[in-house]
This record gives sequence, structure tokens and C-alpha cells, in this order.
Amino acid sequence: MSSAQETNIHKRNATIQEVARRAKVSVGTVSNVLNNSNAVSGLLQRRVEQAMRDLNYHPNNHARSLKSRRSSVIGIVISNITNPFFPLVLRGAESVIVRHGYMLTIFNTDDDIERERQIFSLLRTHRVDGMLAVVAPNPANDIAHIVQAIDMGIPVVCLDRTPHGLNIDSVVVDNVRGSAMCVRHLVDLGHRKIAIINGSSWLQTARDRYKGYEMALDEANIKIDRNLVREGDFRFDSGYKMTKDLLLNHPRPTALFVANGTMGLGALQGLNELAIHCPEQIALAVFDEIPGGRMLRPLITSVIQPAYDLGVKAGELLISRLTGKMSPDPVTITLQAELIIGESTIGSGRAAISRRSKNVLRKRK
Amino acid sequence: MSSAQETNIHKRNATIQEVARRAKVSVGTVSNVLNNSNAVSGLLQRRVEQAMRDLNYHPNNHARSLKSRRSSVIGIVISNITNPFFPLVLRGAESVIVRHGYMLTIFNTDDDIERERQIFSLLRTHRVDGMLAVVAPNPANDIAHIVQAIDMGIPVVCLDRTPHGLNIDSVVVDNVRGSAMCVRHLVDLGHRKIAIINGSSWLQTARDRYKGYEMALDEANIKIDRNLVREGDFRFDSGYKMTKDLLLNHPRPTALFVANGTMGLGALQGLNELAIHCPEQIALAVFDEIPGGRMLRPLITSVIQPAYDLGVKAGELLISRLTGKMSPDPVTITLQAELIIGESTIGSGRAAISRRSKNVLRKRK
DNA sequence: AAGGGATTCGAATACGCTCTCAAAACTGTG
DNA sequence: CACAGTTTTGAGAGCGTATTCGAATCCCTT
Repeated sequence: MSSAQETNIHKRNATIQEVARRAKVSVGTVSNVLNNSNAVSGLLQRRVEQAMRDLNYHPNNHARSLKSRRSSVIGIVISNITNPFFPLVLRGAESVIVRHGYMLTIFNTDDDIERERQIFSLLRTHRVDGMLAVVAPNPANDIAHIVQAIDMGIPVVCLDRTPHGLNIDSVVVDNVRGSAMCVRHLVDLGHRKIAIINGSSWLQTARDRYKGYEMALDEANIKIDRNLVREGDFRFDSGYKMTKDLLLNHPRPTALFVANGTMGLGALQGLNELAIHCPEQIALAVFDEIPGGRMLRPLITSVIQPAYDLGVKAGELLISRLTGKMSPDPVTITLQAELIIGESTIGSGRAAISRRSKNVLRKRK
Repeated sequence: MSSAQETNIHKRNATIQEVARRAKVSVGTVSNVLNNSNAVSGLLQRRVEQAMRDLNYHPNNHARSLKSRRSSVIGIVISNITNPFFPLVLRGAESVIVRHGYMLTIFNTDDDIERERQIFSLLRTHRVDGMLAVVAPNPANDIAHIVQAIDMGIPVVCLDRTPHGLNIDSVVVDNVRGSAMCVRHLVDLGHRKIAIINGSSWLQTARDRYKGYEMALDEANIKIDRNLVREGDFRFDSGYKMTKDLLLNHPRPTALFVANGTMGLGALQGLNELAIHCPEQIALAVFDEIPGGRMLRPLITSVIQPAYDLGVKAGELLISRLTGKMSPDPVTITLQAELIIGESTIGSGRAAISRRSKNVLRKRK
């Protein structure tokens, strides 16, 4: 089997020069067939292509980018790929971006704004053509790095979250409405003491989900009880701890609304340990999909976000910025979430539900 | 709010030249402070840094790479980030790679070997410094693209799977042993008719998991019944369909070993629809983690892979190749999986839980 | 055969940076 | 103060490609 040590004959990549020489043609001509800019006669074209094959030529993207000022690379900055929401987003974005000839470079911020700044700087050094960003919570609301990127002509599309006070291209889920829809469902079932376990209020997402909660309760003339409002960090542990805390204290809620899937899993764990049954003893509804949730019993009522579509739309928006002909005004695309009603809130017979949930109870937008 | 239209004063990035001019210093000196190669006196150093700040200078990585022949980019090629196994791997790899100053570029092959080839070519055009690759099933075993990359001095570390017949750096899970351990557990519980739902036998991974199955049965002098061996594609649907198929035909297995998590979820769905209870009517064990599985009841017996660690180890291996001082011989690192015994095979837990839930229900009514 | 227009080709330059190497500026010593 | 030794600085040559624009070639017409 061949390996680097044996075959280090051509350790260097072939250059356009060498291709030209071998095809008995000038460098310019090779460049032309590469980018089929100027028409090249069939004969030369074939000769060049043959030479490229012979030399196993791979054009040097760095030289190309240096000259052309386009890198064909797009940076995507997310909070944490380990959160099951993001692989779908990534995949959606990738599907459109790759189709347009770009590469995707990925970074996790872990929701650390300082890290986000470093990453933006790095991406600028690498001269990416555009960025997709799930912005980190930003207490000081210091968005200079984003503004600067845009000012330098690098389109930035915000995904899932929007920095406060910055009018910028973005693709988001209608968190207010999704959340309201879900809480309304709980209200409709007769619940009055509905607790919420939310994420950090530094995140627009969390604020919006709270707003939806507020709206639904307002509509029903239910006064918000601060004791039933908890702020976690969108991680398993905070879902777990806050659930236990809520249920061991007064007033004890009859329904629990958890603002994301991972905390939702934590909540389930908590309920489990307390041997509190759902929906008999408490109703549970979750914003976001619970990983592997469709096999859970009871099936959890949840607000499903169009994650893949979010990525696709963001990718498309970025591409149309890149290809130029768009009004320069920032655009915001809002996607609707879908409420899937499971057994964790209505709690009737299991067989009936799983059948019905597919056909009837799925509220479409 | 600032935006591209208003502030397009410096649409062009500052260059090292401009920094030099502003700091009243030569280009070489600026370069030296950038890479602190030649010691630069404190005074000039400060002047240069100030100038960089003033001009908001971001060095052009393309120019740098063109000259230095190092891109500081590593490509990672996986089959599908949507498979929950991979985000962890990615994160593990990222954690070490970023720490060493590299960027990560990601591609999904969807297990399409042709796509893999295109991606390798693209990565070479972009002159990545190294690659991490989860190779696609490769019926013709045509690995020229991998060999070529290595021959050109681009280290490639294979992750999770190894191309057949190619001795190459790789980090894998001990699939044979993990699988054998799991099937042995089923045998120990007295099962003789143990079915397996495997992935494509083009994948080393799948072949190894089968080998473990075979070993465990051999040890127990159980003859393999081809009717109990199924080959799927590691996706939900094949787990679902094959489970139904297995359980509606003869001989009917008393235990089911599913070779990955996603198919495991499918199997659960299948059992659910057939109203076949686990573990009373069938024992279920799964290689790989089921998404959100820790909340499932019964808890599924599973072989947990060290996904994050796999990424870390692969990243470290690649980095040490990159930094040079390693024996040039290919290295294979094998990580062990862990068998977590749940209620889906031993069933005591399950009985306890379902009994408890009934009591509670009664109490409430 | 010659002229003119349309097509195709190629020499040369610039892109922004690193890195070598010689010159310049210091330092200390006799 | 002269000189050797040491540190610090800067000029310049590429890295591999895209692109411009004049030159060369081709194809028709007359």
C-alpha cells in the first residue's frame, strides 16, 4: 500500500504554470478554462484538461482568493453543536451553501460573547465571504464586531437570535407566538398555576418565550406568580433542578412549561425522581423538540421548531446577499413553530393518542 | 445604527503596508510583531500594535498561506451531522484543534463515496493542513483520493471507520468487543434466538459489530440463524421495518440486538406498534446511544461509545502529525465502549416501575 | 488576395504576506 | 575613541492565481 514516505516524489502541488507548460499554452489560457471566462477553443480546452489530469492539478484557493478577493468560504457561528437543535440548522444551511460552491467553517461559542468576538476576528482574517451567526447572550449589548463585519462588506445573517437594537438580516422562529400557543393550550385545559422554566433572559429567544407565556396568561386573566417563573440556562441540569425546586415548594404548579428541549429532558428526570406522574399530577409542555422524544411515554406536548428550514432560509438569504442583487435593507424572516399535542398534557389513552396525534391534533400553520 | 451603506469609507481591509506606514516602520517589522519571529524592540512593538488597532487590521490569511504554505484549516468529513453520534465527535475534535490555532471546515458525505471524492478534491484546492474523515462505504474499495492526499503530505486521520486494506492513522471504537459484550449479556440471560439488525456490510463498523455478535454466539455454541440476521442502513426506517418484519415471521427471536442508536429508536417504534412489550416479550439491546435515551422507560440496555473522546483523540493525533515529531508509521487508537445494562433486557426495573405507576393512578382516582 | 472584423491567446502585473539577508544601530571593551 | 560583537531593522524576492489589454489568428467578404 502506498504511503507518504514511499511516494514523496511530487510533494509539491502542481501549479497553473506547470499545467500551462505541459499543455503548451499560456497561464492565462489555463486560467480561462478553469473559470471558463474567455472562450477557449475546443482543442486547447481539451489539451489543458488533459494536462490538469496528468498533473493531478488542484488550483490553489489561497492564490485565487488573494487575487479575486473572494474566498468561497462561509463561516457559521453557533452556540453549541451538541444541542440537538443545531445539527439540523447546520445541515439546512450547508445544503444550500454547498450547492452554490461555498465551504462551511464552523465554530462553537458556548454562548460566550468574548469567544464570539475572537471568532469574528478569526473569520475576518480568513476573509470569509459571509457569516451565519447564532449570537451569544450579550449583556453589554456590544455588537461592534458584527457591525464592523457588515461595514467591511461581509454579509452577516443572524440565525435563531437577533442582537438587540441592531437591524440586520435574520431568520428567526416566532418564539412569542409558539410559546403563547403552547401556554394557551395549557390554559384551555383548565390550568391556572402554570410554571415556566426559561433560559437566560440575556437571550432574545428566552425573553420572547417568556413574552408568549405572559400573553397567554394575560388573555386568560391569570396573574403571573413570580414564584412560578424560573430562569435557567437551557441546559439539562437547570431543567432538572428547577423542576424539583418548583415541585417541592409552594405554590405547587399544576402545569409546567419548559422553554427548551434539553431542559425538558432535565424536567422529566426531575419528575421521575420525585415520582410525580405526568399528566395525572402535572401537565408538561416543552418548547423545542426533546431528543428522541417521539419514543417517550407519555409523548410530550411540544412546540416544534423548523430547524432545518431555519438553516435553509438563512443560507438562501446569505447567498442572495452574496450574489448581490438585493435591496440593501436588512430583511427578517420569521418562521412559525408547530404545536404537537402529546399525552403529557391531555393524558387520555395511549393508543388513541398516538394515532390521533398524527392526523388530527397536529396544528398546522 | 451604523451599517454598510453609511460607513463604506474603508471598504478595503487595511494591509500590512498601511500598518507599516502608519507605524513608521517597515513591512518586515510588522510581520515580525505579528508572528513574533525576530525580536522587536518594545518601542516599535507598541507603535505597531497601536497602528494595527487604529486601522482595525486583520491580516489576510490567504496571502499568509500562499507564502507560508500553511492554511491553518483542517477539514472534517463526516457522514451526517444529523446522526447524534457526530456532534459529539465534532465537538471533541474542535476542542483540541481550535486550541492549536486551526479552523475546522465541515462536510457531510451522506455516506456517498462519490461525494467524498469531490470533498477531498475541494479540500485540497483549499490547501487544508490536514483532514479528519469518517469514510463512506466504498464497495469498489477505491481509496485513491485518500492515498493521494497523504502522498501530498496532508495528514489524514480516519475516524470511527477505517478504509479496508489501507494502513492509515485512525481512531476507532472496539466494535467487535463492544458488540460481543452486549450479545454475551443476552446469552447470559438465557436467550438463544437473538436477532441482529445491522448496518450496511460495506461499512467496517457494521462488519465488526456483526463479528462480535458471531463471536458471542459461537462461544455459547449457538448456531447463527440467517433468518435472524438483517442488514439495514443505520437509519430509523430500517430499524423500524426490520423489527416488524422479524417479529411477524418465524422463527421469532426472544432478543433483539440493534447495531446503532437511530435504528434502535426505529425498533422501539416497531415494538410499540406491535404492542410487544419489552423486556417481557422480547429483550432489546442497542449498540450506540439512543437520543434522549436516558429518559426512556424501559431504560434500554446499550453499548455507549466514547464519541467525544473519539474526536479528541483524533484531533490530537492529527495535531501531532502536523507538528511533526512523530514516527511516520500509521497509528491506530482503539477506544473501548461501555455496556450499560438497562431494563430492556433484565426487566426488574420495568416491572417495578409499571407496578408503581399503577398504584399511583389508583390512588389518585 | 487583401482587407476588416471577430475571436482567441499570452505577457505582464498585482494581490498581501513571509522570510532571507545585508545594513544599520546599538553595546561593551581595550 | 576605535573596533568587534550583538541586536534590530528594512528592502526585496517570491508564493500561485486572475485579469487586462495588446497581439496574433481566424473567418468572411469583396
